[in-house]
Amino acid sequence: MNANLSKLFPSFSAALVADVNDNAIDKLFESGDVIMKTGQYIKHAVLVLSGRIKIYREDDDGGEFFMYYLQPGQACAISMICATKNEQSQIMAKAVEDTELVMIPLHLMEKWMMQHRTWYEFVIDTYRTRFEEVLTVVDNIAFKAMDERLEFYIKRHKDACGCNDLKLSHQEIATELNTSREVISRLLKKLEQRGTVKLHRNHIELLK
Amino acid sequence: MNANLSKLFPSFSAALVADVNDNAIDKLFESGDVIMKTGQYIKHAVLVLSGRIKIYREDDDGGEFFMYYLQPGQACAISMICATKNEQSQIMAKAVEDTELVMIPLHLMEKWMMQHRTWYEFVIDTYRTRFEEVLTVVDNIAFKAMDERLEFYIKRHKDACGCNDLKLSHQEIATELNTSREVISRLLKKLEQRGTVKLHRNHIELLK
DNA sequence: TAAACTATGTGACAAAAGTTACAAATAATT
DNA sequence: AATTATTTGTAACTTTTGTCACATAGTTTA
Repeated sequence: MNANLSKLFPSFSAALVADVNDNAIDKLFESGDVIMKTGQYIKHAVLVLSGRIKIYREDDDGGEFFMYYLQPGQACAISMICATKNEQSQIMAKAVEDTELVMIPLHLMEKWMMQHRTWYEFVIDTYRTRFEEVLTVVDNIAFKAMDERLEFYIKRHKDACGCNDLKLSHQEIATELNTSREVISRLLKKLEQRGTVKLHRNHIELLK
Repeated sequence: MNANLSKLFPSFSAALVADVNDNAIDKLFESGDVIMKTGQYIKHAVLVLSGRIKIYREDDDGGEFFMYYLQPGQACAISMICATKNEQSQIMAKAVEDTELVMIPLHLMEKWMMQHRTWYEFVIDTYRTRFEEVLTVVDNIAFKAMDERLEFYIKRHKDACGCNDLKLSHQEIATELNTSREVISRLLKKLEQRGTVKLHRNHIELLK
C-alpha cells in the first residue's frame, strides 16, 4: 500500500508495517480542508504520510487558536488518546497542504499496544513529545507578550515548512494568535524595521 | 501496605493492587515541600494516596505558573510519560497539604502495561484527562482576560479542596497567574463588591 | 510596647493591547 | 479601464495590565 511508510516511521517493526498496510485506510485531503472538527467523534488514530496539518483549539466565539503543526512521520496524539475510548475531539485540524493520512481503526490501537513493542513505544513517544509541545505553548501565552509570541509563531512556521515564506494575511495570523489585525500589523512593521522580515501582500518573507 | 489503595483506585484489578503493594515505595511529604523540581530526572510513576499537590510550569525568571491540582486517586501524567524514558521533568510539583505518595519504579511501567489491562487503561485515561485539562488551561490564557482567569483559578481551588477558603496572599495568587499583586488586589476588590468573595489577611472567603 | 515585618489598599502613571475610523495600495472582476 | 473587494497602514482613542510610590493595618519579634 505505502512503500514509504517504513521510511517515514523508521522505528516501526516489519510486522507492524505489514499490519498497518493490511488494516489502515488511506485518506487524502486538499490544502484548506478541515480534517477534524471540535466535538467530532474519533474512530481512528491518525498518522501523517505527506503534507502538513495545523492543530487549533477553538472557543465559543469562533476563536481559532493555533497550537502546533503535524508533519509527515508524526501522529496525532489527540486522535490516539481519544481513539482508545471513542471520545470527542477536543481540537480542530486543518490541512495547510495537500495531505495524505493513514487512519487506523480504534480497535487495533489496544491490540497493537500489546502485540507490537515498536507501536507501544511510538505511541508513548507521541504522547510525550506532544504533551511537551503543548507545555511550550502554555509557556508562551502565560509568560510572553504578543511581540515574542509572534516571533515564536513565525519560528514554528519556519521550522515546520523549512521555507522562508509565510503566505498568510495579517488577519489570519491575528486570528491564530487570538488578537486583532492591527496589533499584528504594528508588530510586523517593527520586525520589518529591525530587518527580521520583509512584508508583501498575503506573504511575509523571513530574512533571519 | 495500603489498605485503601483499592478504594482510591477502584479500577485496579486485585492482581495489580497486589503488585503495587509488593513493588511500590511509599513516600511522605509535608505541606509546602517541593516534590519534584523542573529538570529533575524522573525514575518513578507517581500515584497520590492522600493530600494535595499543585503542578507548576516554571520560566527562566522565576515565574511559577499554576497548571493543575493532583488529588488522591490520581496519578501524575508527566511522571508516567517521562518515566518510560527516564526523561527530565518539565514541571514543578509542590505539596499544598501533607501528602502520601506511591512511587512505582519506571521499569515496572512497561511491564504492567502488558500484564495488567486495568493498569493500561488507567495510564491511558490519565494521559487523556490530563491532556484535556492542559487544553482548558490553554483556553483560559489564550482566550480570557485576567478577571475571568482569576475566577477560573478560584473555581479550581474550590473544586479541588471542596472548601470555601483560599488561604493565600494576593502576592501568591499573582505569582501563580503570572501577573502583579496590585492587579490581583484590584480584581479581588471587584469580586468582593459583587459579593463573590470576602477578603481577609492571608485568606479569602468564597461566598458563592 | 516599640520596632520591624508582612499584607493590603489605592492613586497616579506608563505601557501594551484592543477598537474605531479611514486612507492607500493592490488584486480581482465586470 | 473602471469598479469592486481585499489587504495593509496608521492615527486617535479606550481599556487593560503593569509599575511606582506610599499609606494603612495587622502580625511577629526584640
